[in-house]
Amino acid sequence: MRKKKVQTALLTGRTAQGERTRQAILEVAVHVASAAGLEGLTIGRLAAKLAMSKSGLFAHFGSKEELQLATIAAARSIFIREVVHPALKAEQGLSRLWKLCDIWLDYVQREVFEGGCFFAAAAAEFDSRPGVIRDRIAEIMKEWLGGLERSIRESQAAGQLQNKIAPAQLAFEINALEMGANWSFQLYGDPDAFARAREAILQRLRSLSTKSAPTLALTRRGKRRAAA
Amino acid sequence: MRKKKVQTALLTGRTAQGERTRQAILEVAVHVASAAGLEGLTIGRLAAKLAMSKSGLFAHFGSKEELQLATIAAARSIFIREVVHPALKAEQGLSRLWKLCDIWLDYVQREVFEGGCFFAAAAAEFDSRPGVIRDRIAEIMKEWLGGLERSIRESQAAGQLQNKIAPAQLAFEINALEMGANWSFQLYGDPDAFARAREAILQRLRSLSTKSAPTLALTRRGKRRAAA
DNA sequence: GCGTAAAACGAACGTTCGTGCTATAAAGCC
DNA sequence: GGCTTTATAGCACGAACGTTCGTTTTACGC
Repeated sequence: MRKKKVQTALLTGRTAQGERTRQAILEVAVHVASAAGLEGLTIGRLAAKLAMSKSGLFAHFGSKEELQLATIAAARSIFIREVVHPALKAEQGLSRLWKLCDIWLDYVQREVFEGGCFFAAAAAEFDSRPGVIRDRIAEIMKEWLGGLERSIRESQAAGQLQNKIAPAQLAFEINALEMGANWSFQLYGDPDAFARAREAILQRLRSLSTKSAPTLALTRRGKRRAAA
Repeated sequence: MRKKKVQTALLTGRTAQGERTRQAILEVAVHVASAAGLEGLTIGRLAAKLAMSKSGLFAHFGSKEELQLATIAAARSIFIREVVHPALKAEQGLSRLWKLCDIWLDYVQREVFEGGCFFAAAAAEFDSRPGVIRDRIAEIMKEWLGGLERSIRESQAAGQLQNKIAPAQLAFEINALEMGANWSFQLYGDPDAFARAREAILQRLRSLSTKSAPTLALTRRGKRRAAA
């Protein structure tokens, strides 16, 4: 039962070079996984796509599961950078809530990930497979739903949104419409899906807003794309 | 280039016994596929679960793709039996439209398929993989969306639903909310998801119905489950 | 109940999967 | 510049995949 000799990058400190390679791997992994799934993300194919050896790539993670977890973490960072942070620039309340929805749809349409929403794909893939991966995905999706809920509560606290709607209920509806657009776009390549989701969400938000609510409207983004 | 001797069930006529086995295989396949995915549906595991040999099972289909297509066809039959036919018992118009939604949610909640809606799972799995499988899934989903649309148009023609809403738009919204409930139930096991979807759909339908529309309400089904 | 055709089997094929070893090349510190 | 640590490669493994083959068992029409 002797300790094994420390040999891989994984078990030791990291070097600038090692970290660079790792990032390069994850950048590709994230796109492959969003399209082919976290299971379809095979080490061999990933290595080939990066022109490196299986074992060399493997050493950075130590196991497939660790690679998957690292890929999920990388995808989460991208999501935060591309969706969450931009939306936080809108002022708290209904404006921000709408911006969260609007930018999310744009994030799918812009194909930030090749296979649409990374987490929608991963959730569908792992929802029947208990384990660390599934738990992590569920956690991240809860973060997102929680963020929506908070923004809804803030809108209510600001007197811009009626109190009769339960935040969890509205968050569910918004999320469902967003995922519906993602689903429709992935399966049919139908870009109208985004306009439909925007229309549905806008209609719902307007029907629930108060007289002191800001005016919600399609952004340049939404309109330009709807016109196409 | 002589013709091979005819040897497999696939290439020859079928016997009662062969057909029975085939059905038994598909009955299991449909559940495995809904949970593990159409790719996770491996011939070896399926054979083990049925206590038969890989080759014996394989001979019924001739290829994995054929097995997948047969599984999809079997799932479609079950869906029609469990959702479409029951809903057609309601009278045409808004009642039927609501019943379509209600029964669909029930079909997921009753776990007609182990992994939730078979087609939602299959669509997510194959949406980035062009081929026969993907095409067939897309076709079947179009059937369903088309059915919703038709029911919406019938409701409008009967003067029960306002004309200002485009049928495709409402069908999109309903489908999204349903899939959202399925998604939430699969990932979190949260049974409240169904109540939320019912509430959202009911709210939407009521907001769009005319004075001559029938009263829509939660059925025994919906209420009992919401109370739990 | 016999003869034939269908159904099921067991073993093996070539791949690809994830994962170990061991050796070499590169990087980073003193 | 030499030494240690890290990064990558090469090779092999056992398992599982879909598929094929030849054989054996079972079902069914006459």
